[in-house]
Amino acid sequence: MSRYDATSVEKKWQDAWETAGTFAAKRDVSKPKYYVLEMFPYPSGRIHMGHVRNYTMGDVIARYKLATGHNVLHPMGWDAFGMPAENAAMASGGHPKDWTYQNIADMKAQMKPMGWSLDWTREFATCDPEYYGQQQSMFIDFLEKGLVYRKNAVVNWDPVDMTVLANEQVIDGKGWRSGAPVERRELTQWFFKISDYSEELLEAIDSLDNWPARVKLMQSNWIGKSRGLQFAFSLIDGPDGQDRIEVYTTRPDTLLGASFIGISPDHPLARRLEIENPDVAAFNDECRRMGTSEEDLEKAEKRGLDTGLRVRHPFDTAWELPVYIANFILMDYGTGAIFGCPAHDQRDLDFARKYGLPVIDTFVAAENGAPVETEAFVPPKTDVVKWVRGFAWDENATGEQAIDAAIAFCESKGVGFGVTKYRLRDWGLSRQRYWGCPIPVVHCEACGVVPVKKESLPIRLPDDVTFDKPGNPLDRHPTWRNCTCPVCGNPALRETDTMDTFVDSSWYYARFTAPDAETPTSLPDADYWMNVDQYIGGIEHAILHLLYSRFFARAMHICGHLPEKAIEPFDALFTQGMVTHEIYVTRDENDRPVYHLPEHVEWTESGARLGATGQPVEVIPSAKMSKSKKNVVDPVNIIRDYGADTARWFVLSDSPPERDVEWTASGAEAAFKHLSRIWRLATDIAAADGSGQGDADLLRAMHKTIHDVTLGVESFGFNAAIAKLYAFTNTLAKSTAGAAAKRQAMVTLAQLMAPMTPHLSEEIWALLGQKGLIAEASWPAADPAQLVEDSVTLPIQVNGKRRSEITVAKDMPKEEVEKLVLEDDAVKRALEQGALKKLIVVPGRIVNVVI
RNA sequence: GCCCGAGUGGCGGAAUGGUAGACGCAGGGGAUUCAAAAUCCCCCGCCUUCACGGGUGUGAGAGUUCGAAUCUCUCCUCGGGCACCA
Repeated sequence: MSRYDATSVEKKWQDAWETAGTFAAKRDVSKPKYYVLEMFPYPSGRIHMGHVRNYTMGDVIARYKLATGHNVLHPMGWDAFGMPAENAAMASGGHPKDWTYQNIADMKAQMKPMGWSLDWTREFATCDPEYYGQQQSMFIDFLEKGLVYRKNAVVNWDPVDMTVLANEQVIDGKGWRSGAPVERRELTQWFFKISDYSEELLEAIDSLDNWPARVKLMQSNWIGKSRGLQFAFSLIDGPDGQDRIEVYTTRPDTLLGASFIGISPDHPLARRLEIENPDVAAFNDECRRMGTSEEDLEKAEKRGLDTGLRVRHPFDTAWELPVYIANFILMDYGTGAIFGCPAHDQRDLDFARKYGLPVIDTFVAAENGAPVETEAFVPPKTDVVKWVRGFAWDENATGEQAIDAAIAFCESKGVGFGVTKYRLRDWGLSRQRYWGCPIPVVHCEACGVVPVKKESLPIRLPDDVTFDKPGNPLDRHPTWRNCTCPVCGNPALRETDTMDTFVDSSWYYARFTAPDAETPTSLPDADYWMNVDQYIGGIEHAILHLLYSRFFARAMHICGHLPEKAIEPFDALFTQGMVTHEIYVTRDENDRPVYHLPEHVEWTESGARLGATGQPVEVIPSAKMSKSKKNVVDPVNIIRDYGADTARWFVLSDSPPERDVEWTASGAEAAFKHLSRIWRLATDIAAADGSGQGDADLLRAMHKTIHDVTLGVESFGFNAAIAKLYAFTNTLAKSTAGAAAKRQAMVTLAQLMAPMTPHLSEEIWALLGQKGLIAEASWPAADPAQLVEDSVTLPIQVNGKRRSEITVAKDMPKEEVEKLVLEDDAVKRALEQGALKKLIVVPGRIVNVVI
């Protein structure tokens, strides 16, 4: 018996596929096309189990589609711009470009042995000038179409390092390197007008039939359409004659429960007041020291400052309300000002209690309604409530009815107007960093902000930069920054902001259809290959990446780079669960966390310790594997010890694909043993001859397995499909059938396993004398006649509890089943305890005797 | 804080209104072996029973149903996202 040597076998078949060009995609209108895409990786330098899981799932689909007669496109590339490359350059010298391309080479070398059916001829990295030059070209197109503009926006500013920080780099309000308290600073930045498409992006969600419902729900909520009332409070004695504060509210029905006005610290009025009021200036300063993320604002203690200003209530001009500056109000949403109704909003209630403001009920529960004390009364808008301070509707009405009536009433009185607003904000794409796609504009004193000419693209990143000083090296680059104006030819300054890396990943799927085109896309290729038939990636991209891609595809269509059918670029989406792992952490002298790789941690009787120093390690429960937390596991070791097929089989078998999987070492050994067993079984069968008993049973089981596995693969039930393959392997191993039947069963088993364990399957295919490559063979078909069972076992329940069972012909009429059931001993015994109330027979399923 | 998910034996999980625990891991027993490894066979939720069987059981609590892991509501725990991590 020959031993299965994964390393040499796998290399052999990978070479065979490459020689045959099995996975190089070419346009071919004679076959249905199938574009399968997994989210491309960031080139960290090492592949991890998350990649293995993601790309193996896509590979199963790609190989299955190839076997079912499709022309498959299955490309791979690199999401190669981003902060880690600059961080590496700062930490250890070197250049982001060298670091990135070296990582790509390293990672590709780790990916190749996995045997994924990728078309490497289409590979590109987003940091290739050929790619980002086309992106710059599209930026100029977008500019012409009015899809890009500039406005002020706040960033996290590290006053010691004099640099802009990402949210991730702000830890407890302090810069991650300097430890200095972070400030909010306003900069002029570039934005995509995604908000113009709020309604369209929202409506089109309905057409995404093959997207997970939860992703669609998350996107809907993110876009956040709301109907409300916009109106103004008149301001008493405002500065510079300012006489009104514009407010947007989704609950105009609670207008008579207002007790204060809140404005954002960034509101123009707040900014005006801080000029001469030191208290306001101090308070605003403090607010500006908070992080810029919504999470930071929402989690922070709700605080406010009474400006001393008062406004009049629109329905009662004698009623004056105080104006507070409040730290939880976003300038970016609505008008940057709200009215607070403490009785019906918990945040407003907390605020009112803290500052001694009145709590005015506008409605109470329809039955036993009591005034609000410590908890705001916030029933669903569809509940009928009893109105105690309503206007323009009945005493008993739902929130929805009251809101509609309030808007109509206010409009009729000339107090504001109904408006629809969206939570979705424009996409800020400016980054004050080097390692990104340069924004192709120049700043000219005479001509203003002007795009560069397309013939001078790509605007390449200069190579001669250093990272010994914080901040953006482009800002201080002597020759790169200075240029001439493309309009007037006078000296001008290049834009030094680069693009958000989400821009890079918002159109790579389109570029894969023609990676060498002289324009961003080639329409005949885009038309043939688009849309992506199956997109696969992590749930963590449910909102931003996918929403930005949907917007970008529309913008590309407007500029003629994609056909109209591609404005929703992903026909089907599958969000795989993440691979998680425990996190190991110690603290440095400043009590900041220091993370450690699992391979550096040892388990002793007294707990987890660092292998090198014996220092105790705090173990944090499993979370998403991430480079920054170092809770990553290296699949290269599994490939080395067991081979790629084992790694592939293992990541597919252990968990349902949409769910998180915690990485464990034990499964790998089991997968390897099973594949070895199949190889032994195949060699035994190859050597056997003669006839036996039970051929029909074996073939029946085989057809059932074809059916189940096909269904499993098509519905992303990979773990369930693998369980069926285990079961069929057991059946085959125990079968006493003749050699011919066993060979047929073994060949079929190899084919059904081929999308998952392609190398082993090729080896078995060849061993059993099949012609050509299994990768190019047609998927086996289940014979429907073999799937029909002639008899069925029905469980018999008594009052919902299983008590017995009967085996009957599949098509036995209900009446006969009932007769048999009543003769059953367990049923007879039960009937002695009480009279028969009901007899439920679900044909082919179950019988329930109700007593 | 807000939005979205998930929770089933010792462990990963199966079952999407119809026999809860398929399949795998770990564990126990046996065969083979001088012995071991490897391999093969059997057992395996918990309580109770010599056994047959009975009771109980899908994070907690309620509800709908002849029947609920599955549907509804409330709560708890864990995870993802929150616009400059990718």
